[in-house]
Amino acid sequence: MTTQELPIMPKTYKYEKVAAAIRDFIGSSLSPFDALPSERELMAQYGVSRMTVRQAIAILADEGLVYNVHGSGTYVGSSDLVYKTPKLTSFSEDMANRGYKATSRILALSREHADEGIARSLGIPPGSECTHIRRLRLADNKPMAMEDVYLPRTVLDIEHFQLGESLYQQLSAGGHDIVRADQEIKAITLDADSARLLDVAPNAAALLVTRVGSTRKGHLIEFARTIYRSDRYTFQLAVTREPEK
Amino acid sequence: MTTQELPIMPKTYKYEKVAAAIRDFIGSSLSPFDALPSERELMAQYGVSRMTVRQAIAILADEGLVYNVHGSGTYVGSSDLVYKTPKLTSFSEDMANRGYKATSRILALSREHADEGIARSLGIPPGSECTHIRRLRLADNKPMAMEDVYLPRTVLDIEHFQLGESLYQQLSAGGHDIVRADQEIKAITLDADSARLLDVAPNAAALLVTRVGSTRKGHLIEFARTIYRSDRYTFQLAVTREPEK
DNA sequence: AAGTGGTCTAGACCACCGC
DNA sequence: CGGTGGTCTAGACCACTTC
Repeated sequence: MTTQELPIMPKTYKYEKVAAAIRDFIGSSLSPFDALPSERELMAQYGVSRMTVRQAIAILADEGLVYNVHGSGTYVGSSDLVYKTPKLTSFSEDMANRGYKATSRILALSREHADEGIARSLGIPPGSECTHIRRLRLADNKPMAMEDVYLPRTVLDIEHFQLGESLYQQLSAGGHDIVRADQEIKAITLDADSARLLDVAPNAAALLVTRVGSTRKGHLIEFARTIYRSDRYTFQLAVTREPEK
Repeated sequence: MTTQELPIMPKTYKYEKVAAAIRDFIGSSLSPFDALPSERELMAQYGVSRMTVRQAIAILADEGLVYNVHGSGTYVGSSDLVYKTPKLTSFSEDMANRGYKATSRILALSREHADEGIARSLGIPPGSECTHIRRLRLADNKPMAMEDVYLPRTVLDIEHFQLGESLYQQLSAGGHDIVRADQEIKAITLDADSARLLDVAPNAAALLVTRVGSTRKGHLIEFARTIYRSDRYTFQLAVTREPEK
């Protein structure tokens, strides 16, 4: 018997189907600023309850495809910008979204003791054993970023690390799903070594992204520092105003 | 008769009260990883329906205070990191959050014709008349950022701009509420002029944030470029993994 | 099997917009 | 004023976790 790779249907809910149907309807029949049918009409149209309609619309509103106006209606949003909230993605996914093909070169792989900063970030005692992975990240075979990742040895030991496979997939397989991360973005000036590795002029500016990844339960299991070439990489995000309280 | 400044109660809904009550309960009686009472229990406890409880919990989950596990329960999140999704805020608010007192110095205020890039970003014809505001942003009386803002003249004319007041408030008063913005963050090397203005060494690295602000309906009405001192300013955001489809 | 959160229904009333 | 989205109820069943 072979182990199948998730051949089963992932189960789609009504509100997902309704959201998809509305999305299609908008794409085929509506333009920006056009009003959608009212929620009551959509109920009848798709044969579902109002809450299901609202759940579907909430998905589309979250994407920025539509927007609600309280006493007035739901309207198609301006399609100029797809509303992108940044998501936690692997380097490969990120590059694919940007139209690049991602590859990596491992520069170092070692077992180390956590220094003060890493220990504090991960909430572990200083000196704890960690797995350290340093990789050069390439996009279309040209340097894009340099990344240092530190993981508690208890989470992933150096001996179990598979060079070819995605780190996040390996963590997931080990029961350590990283579902969220806190990032700090700053601008730095590259030192000579980093500049050479990234194939840019020394003293060039670069983006330094420091990331602490955590599990669903809030366990901090990944500390990463990634230096991106500023001539090839920019960080994009959409922000919204906090509704008035 | 004097015009009152919103003296009226903003109306609080049940789910807000329940959310506040649960938040207090967590603060006073629970620790990270502790389970909350089940939704059924909370219904009885606060005398509301299940949907209201769920709406309240959704707020707290959005803040990162709690997290849900499907067949298991709702738990208090690890409090190490307050879960901060970046919100669209004014410079003053942003600085206040960081513990600084914000001030500004207007460096230039003029009526200009939109160049190619600005016109494309705002979706207006090149050459359209724009109001241009250049400000030096100070935190605790020391330079923090330099900002250029461009607005279509139809949105805000230079003659109506009040120097002392918040730009966003003025726009809001004119019926042009900016409720969301798309930002691009990159690292740059400062030129001599900017470095002098920001009081840092020439060729220092800095964060360049380009922002396009839009109204609820998707009208693009603000183009801004802000250069932040990298030694004083970092950008923080939390990201989550896209749920599996 | 029991208990949890996730989905869904069929209603009701409230707050807001536009005429 | 009628129509809209926003809140809320009192149920039901489904999917999942835990034992």
